[in-house]
Amino acid sequence: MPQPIRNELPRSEFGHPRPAVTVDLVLMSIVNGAPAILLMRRDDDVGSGRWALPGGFVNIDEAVDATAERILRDKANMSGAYIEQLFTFGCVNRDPRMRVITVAYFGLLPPERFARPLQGKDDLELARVEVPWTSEFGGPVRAIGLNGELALAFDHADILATAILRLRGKLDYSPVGFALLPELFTLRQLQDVHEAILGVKLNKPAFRRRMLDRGWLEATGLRETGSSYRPAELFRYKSN
Amino acid sequence: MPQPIRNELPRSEFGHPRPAVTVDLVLMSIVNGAPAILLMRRDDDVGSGRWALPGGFVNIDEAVDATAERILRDKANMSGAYIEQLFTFGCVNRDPRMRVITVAYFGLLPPERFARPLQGKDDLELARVEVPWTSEFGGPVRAIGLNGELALAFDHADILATAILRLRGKLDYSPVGFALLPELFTLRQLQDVHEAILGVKLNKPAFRRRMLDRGWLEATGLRETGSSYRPAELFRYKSN
DNA sequence: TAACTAATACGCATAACAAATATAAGAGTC
DNA sequence: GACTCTTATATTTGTTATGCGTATTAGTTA
Repeated sequence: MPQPIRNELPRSEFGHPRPAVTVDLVLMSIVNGAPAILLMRRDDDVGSGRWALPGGFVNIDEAVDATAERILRDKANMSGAYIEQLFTFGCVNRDPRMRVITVAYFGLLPPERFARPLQGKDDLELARVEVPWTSEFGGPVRAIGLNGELALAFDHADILATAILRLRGKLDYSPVGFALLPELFTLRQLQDVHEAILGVKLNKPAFRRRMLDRGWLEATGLRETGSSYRPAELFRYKSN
Repeated sequence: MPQPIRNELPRSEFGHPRPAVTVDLVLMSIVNGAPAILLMRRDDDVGSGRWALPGGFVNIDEAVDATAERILRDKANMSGAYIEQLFTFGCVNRDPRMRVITVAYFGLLPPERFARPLQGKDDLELARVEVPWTSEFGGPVRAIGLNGELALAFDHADILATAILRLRGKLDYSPVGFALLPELFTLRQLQDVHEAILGVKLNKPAFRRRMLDRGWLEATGLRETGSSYRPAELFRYKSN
């Protein structure tokens, strides 16, 4: 591992100890009509038995955005997620071992992309997020795994709540929601995603009109198959 | 200066050199109908003659939010600003001297609060920000001082553009605009603030109605004085 | 009275909500 | 295979609410 800048570090490196900088990734999807996130079990000295967001240190020669990409690839075994910086958590006692400032990112993927990376890994779990509030101010959230609630490490519950808040705020005026769907999807699927994130039921014709008027949807002419009722039309996300 | 955690730093401290972490502050106001920010002239080895946002290193025992408060107090000689985290800039070559990750904050104050802190300090200037775009994607901005354009150090032009974008986005649905006004203000003053930030003219009755419907305004019954026309009513910001 | 700006009233366009209707497919029955 | 039932998509319609722009009125100074 090269350390090209190490020798040129100014006096402040030794006069002032530096906080460690990490990236934590809120890797989200919609599963069974509810938001879900990827958690890793910690079996180290500190958060033993607790569950944490995938994360890691920022290397000296690595952009923070690149750290987020690396964690997605190496820790979560995934790729191609929509990734966006969320917030930087800089309290003093976040981690009892040392001073750590973490730059939180959130990443969005359609649920079917989680199946393979989780296969055979019992230290990874896609936990349902229970959001008991609808306000714009947030509050604590709970992560529910296959065997009940998962205790979250550090301030990761706060990070999670911040991610939900941000997503709710952006959903209606930005196309982030499409990152949670496969390439082809029906309007009902899109509405399900919105309802799962917002935690409220939406009016169908109004939702349909709003989405079509945004200019984000491209009709494919194709229809869904296998349903025992009138098949819905398949759409594709069209940037611009 | 105490270094309580220094001796307990894990092996990674020596195996992996850490980036430095700073806070940069976009201290904003509205002056003569245009956004303005506080800039400091750099006379060090690097950005000599260039102008930079007030900023500084995050101490090892100091929350990042607290660093922002300290910079407001010690570098900008101000207090009581509305401060909010903006974005973290983590590219590798932001600063040619060393690897620096900066957490940018923006702070808002009414313009009259800048007069005293700037008195007699010729290394501080309240520069007008020229924003040549109206889109939601941004682009370069220019800082205009008393003697023409001020060359900005590092990536501070990007930070500035990000601040403008964020402010534009939040202005209509959050009460941030009130932080740019004195305690008592007229609806015209409030509209001027919005128009300056958004860079567009707004319809007066519609703006008035929107603001009153938000429930943010408390009518005082007082009137402005000194005007040679019908005096406008003075309002106060009412949270909730 | 003139000039100026604050504040309000009116009319129009747009969008949301709710209910009702038409549409397309599969499943079951005879 | 023809018919009906079921289900959810897709569309239509009418009502209500929201929001914007223009026009008008109100209030103060000179």
